[in-house]
Amino acid sequence: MRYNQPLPIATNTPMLSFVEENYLKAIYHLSEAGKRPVNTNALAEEMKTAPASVSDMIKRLSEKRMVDYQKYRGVNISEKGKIKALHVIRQHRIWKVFLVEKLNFQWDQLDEVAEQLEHIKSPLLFQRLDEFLGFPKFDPHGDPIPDENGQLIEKRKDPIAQLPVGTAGIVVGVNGSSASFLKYLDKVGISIGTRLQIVDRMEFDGSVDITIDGKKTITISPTVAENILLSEA
Amino acid sequence: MRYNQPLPIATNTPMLSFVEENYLKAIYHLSEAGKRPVNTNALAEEMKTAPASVSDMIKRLSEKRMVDYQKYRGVNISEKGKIKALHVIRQHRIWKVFLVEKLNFQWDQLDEVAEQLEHIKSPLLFQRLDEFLGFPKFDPHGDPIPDENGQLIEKRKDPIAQLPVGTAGIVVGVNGSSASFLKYLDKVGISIGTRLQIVDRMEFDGSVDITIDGKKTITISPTVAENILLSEA
DNA sequence: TAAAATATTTAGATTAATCGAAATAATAAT
DNA sequence: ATTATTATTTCGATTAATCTAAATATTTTA
Ligand SMILES: [Mn+2]
Ligand SMILES: [Mn+2]
Ligand SMILES: [Mn+2]
Ligand SMILES: [Mn+2]
Repeated sequence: MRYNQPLPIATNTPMLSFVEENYLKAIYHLSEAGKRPVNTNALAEEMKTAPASVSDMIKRLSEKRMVDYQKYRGVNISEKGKIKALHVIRQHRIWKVFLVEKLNFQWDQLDEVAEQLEHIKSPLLFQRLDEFLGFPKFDPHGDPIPDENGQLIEKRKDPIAQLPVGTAGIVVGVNGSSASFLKYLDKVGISIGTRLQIVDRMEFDGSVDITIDGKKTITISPTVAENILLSEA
Repeated sequence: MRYNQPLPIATNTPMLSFVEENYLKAIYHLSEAGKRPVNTNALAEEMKTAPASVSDMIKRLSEKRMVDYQKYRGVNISEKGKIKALHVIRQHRIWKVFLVEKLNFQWDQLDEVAEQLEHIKSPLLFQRLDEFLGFPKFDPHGDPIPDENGQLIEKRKDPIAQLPVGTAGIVVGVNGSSASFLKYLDKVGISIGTRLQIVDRMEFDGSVDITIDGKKTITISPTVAENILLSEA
């Protein structure tokens, strides 16, 4: 029985520690998927560590070819690093689906647990979990779940407020997550996956009539329309 | 967003690292629930580390009052340590139930993943998971799951070979877990939870006739009878 | 373009977890 | 009761991850 921490698993991508995985994920996000370099201080703030610690860690990740780095120039995620980051992000989002759909977690309780679960090393576990959840494509916040190869099906998601009358779509997320807003959504019967159609828009204030799942039609305020995200289904 | 490892949670029992949790669990098991002291070398073998590392770790656990320790005298788990160990064991076994019941894991794939999952820090997660699984009392190997307070409902489990003719019971586990044995059980339709009745025993070799779920009756070899564990239902 | 401000890296420590080798204690054998 | 064997601990190192303070580089501003 192997009790201790670092289980060697795959070796094409070297095994990373939890901490390294967290850094990579942060670099991926702060760089907007690798589009721009990330500053030491920005990373330090995101990771809540001292800039000196970030310098050390960046060197380590650079030796492992997870990032490209020239000092004082900021850090860029590498291809290998991106794949690894997307793996962790995939696992993070799959767990979130599980926590919400199966364990009825509130949206604000998700991250603390998903931050831990995302680091479990077991390809089999994630295959099975994915299957158990019906191969979800989006997490409960409407963020897309990368596939096993790190492919992101970036489906656009737009607030109702910005879509023309007549548009139908699936709710894939919300902006913000105040308890009262979520309670409201719950009350009117809207959740992730709900199909909505925009049937009218009041010009004078921007409030919108929507049909929920083809059944009932309600009017939502411009604020609500701004905060419900639809994907063009 | 808190990315990094040691999340401070409850503080009556101090937060332990994964490694410390694994040591405590090993001490608990090797001491047979605290009945006898555990030798340094035995622990080193169980943990697959050098005895020198064990000496170090024992001192650490002793400072945290998780064990009682006098050098050269072996280590005894403390009350606090026992509670902590039972928490980890609870979480380990709950995850195993999940992996088997929900994700269709094979028995031999369980430990590697459960060894990781057992260290997730989130009381809410385990409450919900427990509920989701219907508050199971035994794990897939038939081992009892301690409750939140560390109480173990020790139900006896006996091999078929040691039970009298006429006894009925639930399969709560098996001894060993060779792939071929598990395949055999699968073939004849026996798994955890299956109800068996002992209908006859051949005196000359100890093979046994059993009725499976009140449906079909088969004959099992003395070896098989030795390795299927029943609980008096 | 030189000084000031800001960003980043280096230097030097610390803590957890590990190891091998050497020292020491406990136990078993003669 | 010595001696030999075995078990355990101590010693001194190593690696990952962190920190503070000091040094250095870059960028901004005057
Ligand atoms: Mn350094
Ligand atoms: Mn994380
Ligand atoms: Mn030491
Ligand atoms: Mn473990």
